[in-house]
Amino acid sequence: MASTKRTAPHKISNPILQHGSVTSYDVALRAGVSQSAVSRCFKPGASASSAMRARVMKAARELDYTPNALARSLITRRSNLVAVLISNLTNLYYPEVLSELCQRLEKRGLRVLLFTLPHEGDVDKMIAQVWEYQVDGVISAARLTPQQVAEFERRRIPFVLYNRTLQDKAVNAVVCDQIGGARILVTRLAAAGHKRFSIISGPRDSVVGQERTKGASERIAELGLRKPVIVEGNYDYRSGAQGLRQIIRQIGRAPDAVICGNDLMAIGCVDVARHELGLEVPSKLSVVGFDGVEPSGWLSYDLTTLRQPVQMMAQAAADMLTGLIANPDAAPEKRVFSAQFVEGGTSRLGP
Amino acid sequence: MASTKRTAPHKISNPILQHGSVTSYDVALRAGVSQSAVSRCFKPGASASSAMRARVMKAARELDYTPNALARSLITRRSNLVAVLISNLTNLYYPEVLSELCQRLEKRGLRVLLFTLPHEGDVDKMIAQVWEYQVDGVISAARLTPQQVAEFERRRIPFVLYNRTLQDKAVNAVVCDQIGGARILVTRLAAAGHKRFSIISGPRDSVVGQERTKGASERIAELGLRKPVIVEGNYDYRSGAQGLRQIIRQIGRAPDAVICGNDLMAIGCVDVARHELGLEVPSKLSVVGFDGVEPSGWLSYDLTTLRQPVQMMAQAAADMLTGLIANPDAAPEKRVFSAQFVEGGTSRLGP
DNA sequence: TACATTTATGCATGCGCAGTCATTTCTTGT
DNA sequence: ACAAGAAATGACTGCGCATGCATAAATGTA
Repeated sequence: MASTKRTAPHKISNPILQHGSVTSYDVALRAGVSQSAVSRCFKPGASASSAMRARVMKAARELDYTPNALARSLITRRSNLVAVLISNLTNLYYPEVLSELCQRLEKRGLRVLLFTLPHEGDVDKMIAQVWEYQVDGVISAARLTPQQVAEFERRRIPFVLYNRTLQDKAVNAVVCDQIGGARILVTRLAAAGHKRFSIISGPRDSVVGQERTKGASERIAELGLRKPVIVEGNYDYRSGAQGLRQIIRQIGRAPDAVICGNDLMAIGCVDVARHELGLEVPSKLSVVGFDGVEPSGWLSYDLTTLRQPVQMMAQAAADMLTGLIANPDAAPEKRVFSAQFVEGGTSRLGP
Repeated sequence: MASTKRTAPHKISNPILQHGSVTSYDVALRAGVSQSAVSRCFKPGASASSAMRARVMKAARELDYTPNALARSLITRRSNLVAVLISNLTNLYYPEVLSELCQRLEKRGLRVLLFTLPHEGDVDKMIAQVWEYQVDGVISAARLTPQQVAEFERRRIPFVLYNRTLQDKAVNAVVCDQIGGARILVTRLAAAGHKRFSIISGPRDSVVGQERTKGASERIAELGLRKPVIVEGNYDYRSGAQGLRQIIRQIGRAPDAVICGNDLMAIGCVDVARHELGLEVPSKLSVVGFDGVEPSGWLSYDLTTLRQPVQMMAQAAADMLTGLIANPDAAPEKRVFSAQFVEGGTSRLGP
């Protein structure tokens, strides 16, 4: 029946797809060539006559053949899969990052395997899945323990941290200069006459949040201004709102300016000031944020903020990862971007 | 050297990981058992003595063995991969959906392979990648052509459409009753005395948008009110803002109420009314939206909207897909959820 | 025309694992 | 104590594909 003798007694293929199991053997059979030939026809740059290539492609089309990326990966040891780790997509900042990353990686032929890390729950178990799928690399925009990062290294899997670094270890990372940004914010506000600052910080375990708080506090101290009241938020709208209430309760009046750990909290802060406390923003209270998420530009807010160059950063992360995949032994690199100061209408700024 | 005779002359494994290539053979060797035994130890419910299981697990731990999901998939014909197709993550509504889907699917042991479809660009080529990765199923929250959907069927790949259906074909889908929701909006607004309606619709190729517009228009007609002016938006903030300007230019004055195809446009509409046109909302103009995204609840907006039960819908989609994977021949099912009317402060509603 | 190169093609093999089958070992009941 | 059944284990095969190697065909050179 089958003309070519084959080691594997492959079932005669049926043009009606079942289980999507049209293999390169089937195509080879139909085109009257060897399986290797089919494989080569699907590999750009492989040596194959145009006549054969045409015959093979025709057969492939007729049979609706699709190469099996999983089987291919088994041989080539390249899955073209990249794990993207993200904490919580509800943060508003991350969807933008994810979207950019996805686009950039796709352009390089890499697919995104998404891991949304739950705040509770076993993160390690999730990460184990990353290994199982033989991803070629990892981009993490999630909070990871140093142990977890060390695991990446031990497994020699290229990885890039997004907006995160480790203090005691050199890792590949794309970050934004939070400290510098925070200093600019304070400098500008102080120059415009703000004296009493408060801070609604990010959660304790957020390095980015720590840096923002640190940068702001330092600059405030440098300028000889009173030490700011700091309350802790968790990056969402509600905690920004709650943060302002707490500050006012704590110091008995409104500060001149509130520096919020991100835009979402700044928005919550503005809203509660205007709509609950009757505190005019910016005339009675200046509010600033970080990130430059889309809503920060909405007319109702027009937030003064530090916009992160998300597109450039995503591009850089994708570039860096592809570079690492090509050359895993490259020395760790940290690319630091500067945030862009956006003069919005939620703060009184000098001329 | 190697005590057990094996077909494959497997290289003696090295405890220092390279290429993450510790295989079940290595574990078997170390534990003094067969490779099959190792395989079985990693399969829950397989027959293995607890003594062996312990030895194997110990060896596996010592070698940092991780099963290769790709190789496993080759045999089992189950990749545990689900393709999630999403149009644009910047829509604000989709990140929430994606996040929920991801969580639910993960709970069922399924991994998410993310496909963000570019508006321009070759969607078909992207979808081809879906097949290559042998995904067990597809959830699509993206605009697909009927041909593309037909391709899913032809390949017999379980798929669930999220917030989308096909007119002429029964498909598995999780949707929200847009028409009913739109009718409620109009009914309530009309009852409160609104007479002249305008609509900022979704883009022409959005079925959801069409339905919302249709439901609203029909109800307006039924109530004997004047035919609404309809301008087309594309679901983003800017087009909501632009939409209102266009409406007012077109009819020379403000309508009583603007029904926006989604919350983002409604927010743009509110902002432009309040901050650019000096039109008080809701006293001079009522604005309503659809979706119930997070910012719709912010104090600055407090939007009147129809909240989609995203969590329930995501849960339903995940359930449906796992059901389909287990039993691919199940008859197509459409699960229709009702949106929840949220009485916000952007519209004058009766008592 | 003969020979050296280059190019094209097929054969065979194995990536890492799961599952089938045969064989061995351990339980039980009487 | 011994047979009959149950449980545990190992040898072997193949999932679908890419690739090294050998061979055949095509092309170039003297």
